[in-house]
This record gives sequence, structure tokens and C-alpha cells, in this order.
Amino acid sequence: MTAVLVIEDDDRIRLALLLALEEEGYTARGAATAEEGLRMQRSDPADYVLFDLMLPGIDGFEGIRQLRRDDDVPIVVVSARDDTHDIVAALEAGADDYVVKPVAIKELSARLRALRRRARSIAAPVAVQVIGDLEISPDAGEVRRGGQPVALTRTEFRLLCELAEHAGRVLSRQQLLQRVWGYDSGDERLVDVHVGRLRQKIEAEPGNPRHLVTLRGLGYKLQR
Amino acid sequence: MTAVLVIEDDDRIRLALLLALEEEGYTARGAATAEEGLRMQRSDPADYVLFDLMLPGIDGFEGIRQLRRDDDVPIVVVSARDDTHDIVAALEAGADDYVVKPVAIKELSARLRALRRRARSIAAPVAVQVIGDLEISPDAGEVRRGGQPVALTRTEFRLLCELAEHAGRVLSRQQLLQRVWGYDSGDERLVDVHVGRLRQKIEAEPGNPRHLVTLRGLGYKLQR
DNA sequence: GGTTGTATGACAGTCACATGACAAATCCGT
DNA sequence: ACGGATTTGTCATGTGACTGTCATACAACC
Repeated sequence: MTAVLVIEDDDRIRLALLLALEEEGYTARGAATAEEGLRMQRSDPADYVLFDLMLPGIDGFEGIRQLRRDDDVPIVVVSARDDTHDIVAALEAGADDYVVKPVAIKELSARLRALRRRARSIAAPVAVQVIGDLEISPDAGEVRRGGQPVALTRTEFRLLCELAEHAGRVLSRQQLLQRVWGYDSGDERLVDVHVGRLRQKIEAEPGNPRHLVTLRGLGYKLQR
Repeated sequence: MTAVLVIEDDDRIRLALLLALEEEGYTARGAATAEEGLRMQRSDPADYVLFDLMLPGIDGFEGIRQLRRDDDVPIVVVSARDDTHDIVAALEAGADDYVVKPVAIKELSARLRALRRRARSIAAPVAVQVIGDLEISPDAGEVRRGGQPVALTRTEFRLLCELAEHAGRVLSRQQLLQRVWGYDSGDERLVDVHVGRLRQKIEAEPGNPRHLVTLRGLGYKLQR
């Protein structure tokens, strides 16, 4: 689901935008100040940011500059002012597009789609994890044991990545179900089965695991 | 020097735009019809294209679609019509931005600069990629296998370039749909079909690929 | 020894992918 | 502008791999 963050201090306009965006199939959330919006974007990044210019506290221009420092997200300014100076300044600050209120939601949506085509959204490379004699490359979708590639299924791979990401810490079956399968609830035995299959492939002695150990009553962990 | 192609049938407006762009430091050239513009862009590509919508012969929408077919150049529509339908249609056709005449040259220039940040083709003329026995020249639009030229269609070529650009990394079908086709969503089977066709051409043994491998449940990757 | 929690093997339904066929769209030379 | 050739996207089908469930066997703890 594509998420949009709307930073706009006028409650009525913000709500109207949020509703219209939801109508268009986006997941929309709002912030009334630049500070709040920047915080939200840091903690839970949206795919697009809509920015008003006239905001209390940090104004839109400065907000855009700050956001651009560590985020490449497409930014569209939605402002009532149609002055060339503002448009130029906003684009110079790092905005990707500028539309003048009142804005047709269909146009806004089309502009977002146009921006999406240009977004370079391939995530930054993730480092290869080395755990014992295991090398895990989430980017390459590859796992090696002692240099030899190991063929894992999608579920096994995700499970291993999840465990590797929290290497050294116990993950409960519930946490794994949630994070690997996206299930909020479900049969915990399912995890056992997949851990077993994973062990067959990554452990020298599956019956006596060195990496992927069971913590009775707690869950599983990947030994660092 | 950054070159801009202006496709606009009204001589006065076209000349005014060309002069203003030169003033801003661009190298500007003009065409009075879409056909002429497309021919010019093919023979000597500009870095940006400005498109009018109401043109004799092939209209702007169709012109944009045809240009987009084999050119990733940033396209800005400059039109007198400010109707939402036109804006949406132009952006859907493949335009990156839409400004309404009369247009402030400073704004236009700022919008071009904003587009440059997002465009890949201008920033980095990509070198020849060598992957196994494959040589890929994104610039020349040429692919060789073991020194022999391989005839690829546009889609196949783009797909291969996209995979090559991220060689060694898995790209999901969604990522490929977005980056090769510009679709926000769509049938992922489409990717399968084109990967299959590409394999027929670049793999010695298409049924047992060495370069372009499937990662079940994850996507495809080009083996480095 | 009983109880609770975990490992493992088998199995059927489902899913993911490759491929061939086809119709629409597009290209290109005339 | 026209018609044949190419390219593109959709669909149907077949195949093999994967998944989740279950039953049973095993291990740890009291």
C-alpha cells in the first residue's frame, strides 16, 4: 500500500486531502506542523510527502530542506500561493513538484504517479551478514555455508533473515509468525516445522544445531 | 551544455521560449510538429523536451506516448489548457510535469532542475556492463553475447538494463514493473513472460539459465 | 512416570513459474 | 494514409516445488 504524509496546518484542508487520498487508494496520514511531520517521516516513512508552505514554527521551505537532508522521498508542495518566487524557492529547496490550491485530487494523484516513475527506490544495499560459517545476503537472495550456496525456499529465507537480523536474541514463535508470515495469530507448530526444514539445510548436524538453537518455552535464536 | 527541445506549433510562442531558455543558459532548439520533434530527438537527443498539446498532425498526448516508447528524457508539457483532464491525460501518457501558459521562465527552469535530480539518463551515462559473456551498452542500445550482437526489443532491452544495473541483486516483479514499465501495480505475470523471451535470446540454454536466474518467491536477478 | 513442549516424516492442496498461443497495438516502408 | 511485419500484453495450461496440517516420536522438565 502506498503511504502519503500530508503536512498542512489547516485542519479542514488537511482532512479533506487525507480523505481524498484514501479515496484514491492511498494510505494517508497527516501532520499539522513541519516538526511533527519530520518526526513522523523519520519513524515511519511514507512513500510521498505533501507539504504546505505556510506553517507555524518551521515553515515549508525550511521543512523541505531538513527533510531532504536524509530522505529522498518525492515531495510535492501544495500551496495557496502561486507566486513564481515561491515556486522557484520551493523547488530549489528540494521539492519535486508544486501545485496550487485548490487542487484536483485526480491531478495530484497523476502527479504522484508521474513522480513515482522517476523515484530511484531500490533500497540501499544491505550488508552481508556473517554468522559462524553462514553468509546471508538479503539483497542477492543468497545464503552460503562455508562458501557453498544453500538453496532455501522463500519462507526459509525470510525466516533466516529475520533470525539473522536479531542474531543472538530469542524470537518467540508469535514474533516469528508475525514478522515472517504476517499472521497476527496462528498455529505456532508451523514455526517449528519450518525451523526444522531450515536446520536440515544450514546445519551440519541438524539434530544438534550450532547456529539455530531452541530455547525451550521461549522460542528460537540464531547464535552469533 | 544542457539542450532543450521545444515542440510547439505557434511560431511566436516557440521563439519566445527558445530565446528565454537560451537566456537561462540552455541550448534550445525547436520543432513545429510532433513528427519533426520526434525525428529531431531521435537523431540528436536533447536533455529535456517541452511539449505543447495542441499540435497539427500527431497531437501532444500521442507524441508523448511515442517519445516515451524509447526515450526516458524528462518531458514537460507547456499548454494553454488548464483542464484537469488534460493534465491527468498528459501525465498518464508519460509526461513528467505540466505547466500552464503563460509560463514564467524562472519557474520552468526551476522545474527542469527539479526533474534533473530525478532523471537517471542525464546524470550518469552508463558504461558498458560486462556480465559473464554478455556485454551491455545502455547508451548504444546494444547487447552482445560472446561478441555477437543480440537483437532485443525495447522492452527486453530495458528489462536487461534494469537487471544489469542492479546485477547480483534480486529485483521483485513489482520493482521491475515499476522501473521498466512505469506501472504502479499490474499483473506480475507480464514480467515472467518478458523474462522468458529475454532468456530465449541471451541464454545458451534458456531452460537452464546461467545469467538470468529465478529466485522463487522473490523475483529475478542477473548473476554477476 | 506423567506432563509439557519440541522434532520429524508423510501428504495433499496450493502456489509459483515457464511456455505456447493469440489478439491488439505499434512500427515502418511505401 | 495503408498494409505487412514486429512487438506487446493477456490468457490458458502444465509442471514441479512449496506450504501448512497432522500424526507420531522424542526430549526435557516436574
